[in-house]
Amino acid sequence: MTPKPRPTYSVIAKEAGVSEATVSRVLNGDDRVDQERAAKVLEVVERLGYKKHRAATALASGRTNLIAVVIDNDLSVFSDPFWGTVTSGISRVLMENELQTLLMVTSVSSVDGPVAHYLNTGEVDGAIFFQLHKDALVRKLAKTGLPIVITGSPHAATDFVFVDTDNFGGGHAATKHLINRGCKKVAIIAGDIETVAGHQRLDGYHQAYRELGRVPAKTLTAYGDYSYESGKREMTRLLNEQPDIDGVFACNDLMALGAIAAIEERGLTVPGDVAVVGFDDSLVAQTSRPGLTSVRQDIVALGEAAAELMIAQLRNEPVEPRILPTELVIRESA
Amino acid sequence: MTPKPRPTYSVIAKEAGVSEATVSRVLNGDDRVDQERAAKVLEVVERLGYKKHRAATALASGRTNLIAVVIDNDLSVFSDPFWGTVTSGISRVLMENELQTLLMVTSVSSVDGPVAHYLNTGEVDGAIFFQLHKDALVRKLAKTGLPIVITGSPHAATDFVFVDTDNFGGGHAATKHLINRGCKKVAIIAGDIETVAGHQRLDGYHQAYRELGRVPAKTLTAYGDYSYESGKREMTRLLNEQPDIDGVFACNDLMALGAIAAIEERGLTVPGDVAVVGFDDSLVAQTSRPGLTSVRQDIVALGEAAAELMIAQLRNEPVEPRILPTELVIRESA
DNA sequence: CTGAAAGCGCTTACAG
DNA sequence: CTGAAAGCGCTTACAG
Repeated sequence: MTPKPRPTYSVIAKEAGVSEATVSRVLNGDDRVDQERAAKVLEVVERLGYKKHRAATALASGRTNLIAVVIDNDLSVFSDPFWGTVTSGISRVLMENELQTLLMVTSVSSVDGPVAHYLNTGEVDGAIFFQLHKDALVRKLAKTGLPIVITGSPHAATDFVFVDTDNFGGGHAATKHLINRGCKKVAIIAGDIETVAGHQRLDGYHQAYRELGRVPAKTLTAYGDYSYESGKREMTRLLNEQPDIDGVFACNDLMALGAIAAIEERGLTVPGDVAVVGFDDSLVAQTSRPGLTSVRQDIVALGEAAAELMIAQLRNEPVEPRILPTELVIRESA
Repeated sequence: MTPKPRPTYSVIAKEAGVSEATVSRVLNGDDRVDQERAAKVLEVVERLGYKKHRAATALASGRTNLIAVVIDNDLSVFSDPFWGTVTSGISRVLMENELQTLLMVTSVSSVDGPVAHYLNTGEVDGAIFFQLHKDALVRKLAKTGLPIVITGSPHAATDFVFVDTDNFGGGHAATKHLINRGCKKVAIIAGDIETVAGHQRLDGYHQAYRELGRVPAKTLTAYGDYSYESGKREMTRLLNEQPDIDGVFACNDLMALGAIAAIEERGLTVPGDVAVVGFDDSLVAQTSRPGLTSVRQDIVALGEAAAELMIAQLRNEPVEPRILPTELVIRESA
């Protein structure tokens, strides 16, 4: 009923007829070990199904093989599938590289909280953060030399390593698509402009207009909060004020569905009277009727990229921020 | 630029004028320490912001304070928000209890794979599994005495500790609701009957009929695979064969939406001609039109319960499986 | 290329 | 109630 005692170096060393130091060298890929003895050690290791004891290794080496994935409680962790999806991508890649994922769902706000302390003191080899409303903690950690990757673009210009979706390109493509299909007056329902992602999607919208030598009227920009209700509310308002709007780019799918509801309630049709494009290509985009044309981001790839950048840092390889491309998925709504 | 050196027992002991053994006792809540000396130690610990070194603690004590959350790669980890939501609930509760979450997204199929070995050798204090198509690995681990919690009911009658949603009750409530609103012929689009959850929802449907002293015709039971397409396909078939069906319980929201699409394509209305109830109360249920009446399960609570059962086991407290209640959320579709 | 030995930072009998 | 000491299972200069 008790766990079978696991073998240790002392056992391996004895069986292989070498010292524990040699076992250690073999297992750590130190090349100055005699081929034959190394082979013998590996044979024993294999036969006994030996795996290093994590705590002992960590204590002796100072490396933990643990990467923290820090998710802010304030984020919509509980409702938004995004975080879970990214995290599973991260975890899979880390595991493939003998690293493990320590998941921390907690408040990131305080610079001196338990998480701060925890990450600050060599308990993990690196930390991957989601988003960054307040980056004081991350700044502080970065100063200690802890390898860090941000998922989502950091606020200002920084030298943080980050991965993000090409929000600008996505916003641009969405708007361009509406213009190309003949829309004369394209509105946007922006999300939280305080976030980099929200801002970039709006910028993409502007850029698409700019390429036509035009500037969209300020009144064509509405501000929602990524909820269905806000999309519906803002679309209703937009149409009240400007009934000739014939296209709208909503900065996420939920707002897009809200917008469609508002449009149809008014007796107008989608895409006949008003074409609608969303962002995320989430499940709701695929199952709504009319099917929602939406900007797809590869969320799993985002997690994988984050893990890869972390691994590169641990290897002291040069790392560049990574912006992943989006893809416009065309359905019925535009 | 390097992490500031963290204090150790030796520092604390010196500052507090006691031995390291005493520091250890104080920090581990050993009550046979002089009040004043204990207070002094705690003061120093507080002042220095001291936290125990995880690896050292683990190596010396044999306890890791790490709980593995094992998610099978085969599961729809990447598309289904369910797992991420449960996991964040687990993680939060564990953190509040000084435990940490080691996330393992991997293949659980092999009894001898790396995960098996890993969990088998004292690297974690416990493991929380999701679902259980093949429970050979879990059985083996349980034999070693590793505390285990299953999220989702295990296949057969076992003594595994598990938490699950009341799938039977949910299926019963959904069907009952359809009957109560006057439906004469209620069909069911079941999900994967191989899973306990799928089977229980179907059982709940039967029970609701049984309470009326009736037995639903076999032909009223269709089998989908939880996808939108399967819901649409099966609903179309059901209506072809039995045009007088006036109610349907789809065992998840996606199939329910598919069913609605099939019904409307036929020129019928929801709920006028056919009332529809789904299961999950997911985002798509809230944003679809007509709004989908659906059985809500509290997914965060599921994670929290799993964590609580794990903690109880670690404390050697008696634990009972936990079945969480569902709630029927009524919208337009039924 | 190899081994003996010290050390990583805790915990825990043991003796008092 | 308290401390000295051994030990957890590895890694890593150091000396050869």
